[in-house]
Amino acid sequence: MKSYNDTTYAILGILTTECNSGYAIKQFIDRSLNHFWKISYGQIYPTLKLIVQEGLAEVRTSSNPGKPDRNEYYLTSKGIEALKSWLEQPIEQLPVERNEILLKLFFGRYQAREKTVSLLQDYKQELEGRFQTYVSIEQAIINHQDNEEDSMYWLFTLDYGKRTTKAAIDWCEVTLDTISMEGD
Amino acid sequence: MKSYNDTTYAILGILTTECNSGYAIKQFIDRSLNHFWKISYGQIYPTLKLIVQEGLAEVRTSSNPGKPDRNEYYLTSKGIEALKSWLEQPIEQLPVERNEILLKLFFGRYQAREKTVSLLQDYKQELEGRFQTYVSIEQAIINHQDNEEDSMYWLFTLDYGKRTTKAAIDWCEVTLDTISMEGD
DNA sequence: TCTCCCATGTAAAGCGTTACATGATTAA
DNA sequence: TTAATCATGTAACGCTTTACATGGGAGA
Repeated sequence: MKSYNDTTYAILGILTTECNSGYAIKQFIDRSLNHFWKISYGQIYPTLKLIVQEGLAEVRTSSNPGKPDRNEYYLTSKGIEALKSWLEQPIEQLPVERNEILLKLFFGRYQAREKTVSLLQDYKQELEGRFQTYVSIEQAIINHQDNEEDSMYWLFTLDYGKRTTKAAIDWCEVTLDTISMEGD
Repeated sequence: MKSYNDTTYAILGILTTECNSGYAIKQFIDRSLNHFWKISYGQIYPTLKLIVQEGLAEVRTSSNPGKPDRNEYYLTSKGIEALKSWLEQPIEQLPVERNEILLKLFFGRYQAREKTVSLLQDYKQELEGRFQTYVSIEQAIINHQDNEEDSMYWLFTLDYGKRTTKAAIDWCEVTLDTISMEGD
């Protein structure tokens, strides 16, 4: 079976939900999987075109009074098969997650101690904000359980975000302490 | 001051160490900062060319008997200033870390439970391997403290890797447990 | 002899973001 | 009237990987 990039599979996956237009897909991403995957319109529309070309979905244009026309996409059986076969493939290798903070910290000796400290403090604050975002999304999912079947999996991804973010926050604290002690 | 991409600053940073050729830079990256930043030759050589063009480094060709010629790069004061000014700039925004596992898990309801389980088990195993790699590098740094000034910062980055990886491993365990219980 | 290490580089292709272009409706 | 929301799309640019090209020396 022909293979595509992950972004294409992400869109195929979203097309299994009620989101079936480019615009709706973008909204879904920004609300639900923005914490581990984001896609811009510059990718969405060309990818939808590709998906139709490849016979993975069919497009129908719907007109709503008072609203612009929208192109609605519906997965074909071939599209569902493509999604399922991708889901089953094991991950080949853990990707390297680029981290600009670590890159700067790595060369920390070329910087005044207090600059490094404020770098880490800023980072910690950003992480705390991110953690709160995760908590909010989690609550939103728990509160209205429209889609019970999906919600367990969605909560798993949020738990991942919370745990790794928490670990990073802890690391900030420990590192800040260590730097301060060394400085004395 | 003119600004460049992070890869350029990473190379400027490495040029502060004894690594001063394209080949040596690549080795350094693969050994030392591969866990949060990687660069291919396809980037290194063109970037070195740019760095010289911009007057951030000077190049000298050295001939060693029995070895191919190597181009050695030395930072100019302008290069050091560029590095330092980049170090001081605060991070603008936390980037979204793409995670293929989470993307697959998000659409987990379209997959048999046992497939999801083995996906997570594979992932956990990869994470454990990664954790061990971090421990090994950490030991190597602690054992030969050639560069005491740098080593503290290098250990910080490894600690980050260990903590976040540990958090991800814990998450795998909890998630695997939850899935098994739900299945009964 | 063959493989590994040293060493430098280029070209093509893929992926992704950003900025731009268009235009209707609705609510403040 | 002004901003926000709905809605689709393209073009240019930037970053990165991969594959390719070259070639000498050392050790098994």
